[in-house]
Amino acid sequence: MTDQTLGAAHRTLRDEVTAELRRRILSGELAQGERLVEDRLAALLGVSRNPVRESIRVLAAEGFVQVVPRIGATVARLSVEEGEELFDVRMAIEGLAARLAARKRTPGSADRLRRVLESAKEAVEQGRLDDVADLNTAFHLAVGEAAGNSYLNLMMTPMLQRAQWVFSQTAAARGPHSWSEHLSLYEAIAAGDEDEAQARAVAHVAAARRSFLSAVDRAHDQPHEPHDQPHEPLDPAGEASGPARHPARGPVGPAHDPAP
Amino acid sequence: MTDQTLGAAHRTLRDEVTAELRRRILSGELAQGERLVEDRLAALLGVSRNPVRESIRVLAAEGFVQVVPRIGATVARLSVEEGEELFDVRMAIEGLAARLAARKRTPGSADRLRRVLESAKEAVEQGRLDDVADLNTAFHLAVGEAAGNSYLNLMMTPMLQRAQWVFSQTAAARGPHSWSEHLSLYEAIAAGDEDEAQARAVAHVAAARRSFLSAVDRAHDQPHEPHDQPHEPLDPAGEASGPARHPARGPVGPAHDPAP
DNA sequence: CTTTGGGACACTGTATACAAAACCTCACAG
DNA sequence: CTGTGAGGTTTTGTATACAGTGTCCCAAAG
Repeated sequence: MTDQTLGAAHRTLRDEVTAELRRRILSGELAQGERLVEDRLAALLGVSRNPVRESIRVLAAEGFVQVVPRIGATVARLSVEEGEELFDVRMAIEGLAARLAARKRTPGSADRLRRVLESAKEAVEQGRLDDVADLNTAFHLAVGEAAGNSYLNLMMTPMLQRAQWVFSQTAAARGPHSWSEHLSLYEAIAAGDEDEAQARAVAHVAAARRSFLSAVDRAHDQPHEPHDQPHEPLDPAGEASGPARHPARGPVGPAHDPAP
Repeated sequence: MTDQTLGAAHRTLRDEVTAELRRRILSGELAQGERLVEDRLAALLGVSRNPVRESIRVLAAEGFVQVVPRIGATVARLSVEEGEELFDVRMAIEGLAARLAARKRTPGSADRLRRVLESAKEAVEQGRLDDVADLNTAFHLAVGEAAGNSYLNLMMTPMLQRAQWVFSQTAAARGPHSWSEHLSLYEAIAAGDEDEAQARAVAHVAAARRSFLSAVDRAHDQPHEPHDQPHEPLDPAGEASGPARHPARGPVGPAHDPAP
């Protein structure tokens, strides 16, 4: 229910803006901590402020944006700790999803899983990396749908998008392991083996966690004292945070062109 | 992060409206499936449409409201199936929360849990039923906070509110069992016994599920053939759904006074 | 009596306008 | 040189206005 539009009968500006902002956050075009000025976004996307404001509320509820009243909205910051925390939640949720998917499997749901897997395989072979990431998320989401639990799905969609964000922000790639793990999870689900499905889903997420952690370690293998800082930022490019004492109200003058 | 206002430094109308609408939904003042007409709500609460609209987006992301573009927003409907589904998710999430709370317990977090328990005990003894429900939710939420996982908490807040909604809509009360189960969960957490804490949290939710199911059965112990209807409504009062073929656009004339 | 078409109404989607708060700059005093 | 306060600008919060779409009612034809 990502865009709150069920039938997608009519595509509203707010839904398009929400999707676009989310895309830019996931892709890193909008960096962590970056200020989201309503006027600027509205002008940038060619709409008025209202759709932008409503989008920001949705993204805040999903955890991609942080809103402070009277101050403004910023792209959320991902600390290493928060990145790691997500994996605990994923193991619980996706383990449940896999178990239920195995329990309630139908020919239709199994088909859909297989189709996503095949699309992902194609994308891997053709080297379309962005699509691989999207299809990875799509597979996990398809497991959630196969579980046939509407509230579970309501939670999983933003959770998986956040997971994708964590990975893209870490430059942590998951190589070919991910593929075979997906395949084996699919097989357990298709076989209706609940315990095995849950175990494989949990193992898969645990493996993803290891990839994440090693990517983080690799990133800053500076002398790293056992980090005293309560929240170590998880950033792809050098943060660029100049003086700016608050959430970062941008420079007043030019107001655009963040990197000369 | 329920109201997206972290420090609550400034209380915006949108936050107040969100809280008020959520309260009315949980209390049943706004019934399942009831139309949420922006103009009417705005007039009712003495604000303009904008805060109302933004609130509706937030409540939709939390799953309390369903939005169909160009048609309008309605209070979500809770089928018995959806009510039951929630318990599966809760067992996974709250089991994890209890485990983490036990692992990361501190004197401070244990204190807070105990304080909530004592407040709840008082409320029970004084027969303040609404407060009991709120404090019940507060205890579960406090376990989540003790777990020290920010994303887990982001999910738990709406989840627990939804759980409270399910119970209030079912007239399913949990009696004194709930209290002792909370106490025993607290003890496992305070003792730092992860396995036991998780087990007790899961058992507690499972017990809640049984209360829910028996309340549902009790409610309509009509001859109930093994319900063929895909979604059996979960409603407190008789649904009142007259003809109205769509989400229920109210009578055009008087425009208020839903129940003559 | 049922069905179909037109017109009126209600509501949402979007844009614009105004008020208030917060921030930044800069000057001035210590 | 550093702290502090006033003024102006930016930006959010809220309200109002307008356009388009969907729905309902009712009349007229079959």
